[in-house]
Order: sequence, then C-alpha cells, then structure tokens
Amino acid sequence: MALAHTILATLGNNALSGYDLWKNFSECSTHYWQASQQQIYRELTKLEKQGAISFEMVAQAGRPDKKIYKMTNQGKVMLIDWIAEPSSPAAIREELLVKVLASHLVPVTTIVKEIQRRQKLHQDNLAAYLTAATEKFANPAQLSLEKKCMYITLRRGIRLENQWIEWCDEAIAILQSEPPAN
Amino acid sequence: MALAHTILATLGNNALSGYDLWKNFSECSTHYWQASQQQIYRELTKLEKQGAISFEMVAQAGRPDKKIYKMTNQGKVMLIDWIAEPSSPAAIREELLVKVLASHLVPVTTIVKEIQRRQKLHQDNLAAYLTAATEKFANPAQLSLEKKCMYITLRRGIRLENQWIEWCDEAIAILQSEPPAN
DNA sequence: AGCTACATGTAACGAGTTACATGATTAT
DNA sequence: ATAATCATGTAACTCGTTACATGTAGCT
Repeated sequence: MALAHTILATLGNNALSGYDLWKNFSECSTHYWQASQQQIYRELTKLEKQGAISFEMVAQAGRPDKKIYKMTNQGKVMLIDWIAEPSSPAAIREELLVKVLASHLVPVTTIVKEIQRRQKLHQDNLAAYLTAATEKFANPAQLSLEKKCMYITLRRGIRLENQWIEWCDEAIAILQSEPPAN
Repeated sequence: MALAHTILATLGNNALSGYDLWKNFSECSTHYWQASQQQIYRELTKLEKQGAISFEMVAQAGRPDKKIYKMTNQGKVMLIDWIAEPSSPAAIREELLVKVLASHLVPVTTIVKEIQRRQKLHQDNLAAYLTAATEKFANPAQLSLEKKCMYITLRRGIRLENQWIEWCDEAIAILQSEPPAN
C-alpha cells in the first residue's frame, strides 16, 4: 500500500522515469523508505492502470526509450487522503538485536566485532547525512515549505544514526564490564 | 530467514508453546522484532520439519492440548552459525516520514496533529520500557551475561523512543516556524 | 450475555527479494 | 577489455498480513 504513496510523494510536482525514481529512492530516501528497482517498476505499472499517474514515452539518442511519469489529479487526491489517515510506527525487525539477545551463546569478541562493524556503518551514514544537511539545507529558517519537509526527514536520519552510534558504545561497555562475582 | 533465528534465540534454554512464544514476542521483543501468531505457528512447523526444534504434546485439563517446543542441538548450531554472519541494518519504511515529505500539500495542522499523536505513542512506549528497566534490570552491573544481553536490547528501545520524542518536537518547531519573507 | 485468555490451525493475498534477461553508451 | 550508468521488464519465491475457523474456562 504505502509504496504506492511513497512513489506519489516522491513524484510530487516533478516528472520522472522509473529509473529516476529508483535513483532518488536509493540516494535521497534511504533514511525513510527503501525499495528495489523491480518493486518500483511493478508499482508504476499498477499505479498507471489505476489512473494515479500517467506517462509519456520519450525516445533518446543512443539510450533506451524511457517513460516519464507524472501524478494525475486523481493521484494527488489519493495522496492527500492518505496523509490525513493515522499511521502506525513501522514494524521493527532488527537482526543485530536478536544476535545480541542470543550472544551469551558465543564468545564476547564475536558480538563485539559485529557491533563495531555496525557502528562504523552508522558513522559513515551520519557523515553523509551531515554533508547533505550543510550542502542542501544550509539555512533552515529560510527554506521553502517543501524544502523544510525534506529537511525534517533528514533530521530524523541524523538523529537515528546518532542514536545507533551511542547505543553501540553502550552495548560494548556493558558486554565488556566485569561479570558479577559469585 | 531471520524469524526462524529469532524464534530459536527466544527459545534459548527454555521450552515454550507457540502461544508462549507469541506472548513473548508481543510483550518483550516488540522493540527489536515483531511477528504475528500466524507467522510464528507457520515457522514452528517449518523449524520442526528441519529438525531445529522438537516438541512434546502436553494434555491439559479444561484447556486445549499444547505443543511444548525446545531447541535441538542442530538448532543451536544453526543459531550460533547465524550469529557469526554479518548482518545489515533493517530496511526502514516509515510512513510518517513519507507523510511529512508530502505534507506541503496539506494544511500544516494536519501533519502537526499526526506528529503529536505519534509523540504520545512514543512517550507511552518509553514509560513502559523505563518501568521494565527499573523492575527487571535494577542493578545492571550485577546482571548475569544472559540478562545483560536482554538489557542491552532494552536500552536500544529506550534510546529509540527518546530519539522519536525529540524529533517530534523538532519537526513541529520547524513546521510552525515563520515562512521566509519573499 | 459478552469479553479476555488459552491454544492451534488453514487459506488467500499483498509486499519484498532474488535471479534472469536485454542492450547501448561512457569512462577507466 | 571491463565496469558502471542508463533503462525496462518477467518469473519464481519468501515473508508478512488479514480473514476465517474452532472450542473451553474464567471473569464481569
């Protein structure tokens, strides 16, 4: 359900190809939505059949033809109605935490290494988000409403990565603390 | 894949029925894994066929019979091997952030109300996690390794809820800030 | 009389993943 | 040469959700 709406939200007032959408998902929307190329193409076909989007075929020199999609009025209504509905928090299925839960079965170093690997990853993500923040949203108070909306989602990404980095430190400290003397 | 391992991790050294597992998932594991009753029963059948778990039928007076499952040695090996594999962060598909992204299409109050509703929810979750922390993990330094592992997952829950609460405040502040004068 | 807890299951569907398939252009 | 980028698609499969089905015990 929500992938359809995420595509509509990403299209916004722009006209994009399936490939453009996929690029946008992998580069800009990773901190709130993830979708594969295949999923996007499938969903575009469906949305077009429903009348929420329409496309124009564009021929290119030396490149495959592409379908440029844009939202229809019907699609816009669909998106606006959906925004007004209450939504639940996303389900959490975090493998690392399951591994931590069962880590008393393995040497402490095994899980500590895995946590360190993850922390590095979150540090890299954070750095990328902070760069994006300073480059694209240099003066938050002066942004247009549309840009403010984007900036708010990025702020969530930054907070999430920070939270992970701090948790990794805490987790390792607890795991390496002296066992109770008894 | 990972649901199977989460069931194994939850079983640990205990013997539990499908119903017990479901209760455990909904009460204790919500902050790192969510699964429906149906999913759990389906997965238990599969794991039993694979030899990772075995069950004993237990008849009860005035209650339906139940199957008490426990991990086999094979299951334990499977779990330990899995822990050693590197794992990727969970995919994020957060509807609220998509709504924020597209919220320039609706009145500001619409999205602000939804963010406030979500903040209340996270405040309630946080309160429940903090209660669990003081009741079950009163003296973190003195915990057994197994309990430490559980405590670490709870700490992530606490950090996540705090992060949400803070983000909600920030998001509302940005949305309600004066628009640029031009 | 109706709700919650206990206890397990089937069936259909929707969403997400992985593999396969094609083919030109541009950069290293 | 070979990899990456552009551009779209089919097919099979697994995972997750929702609906339906059954039946007892205890509480209000």
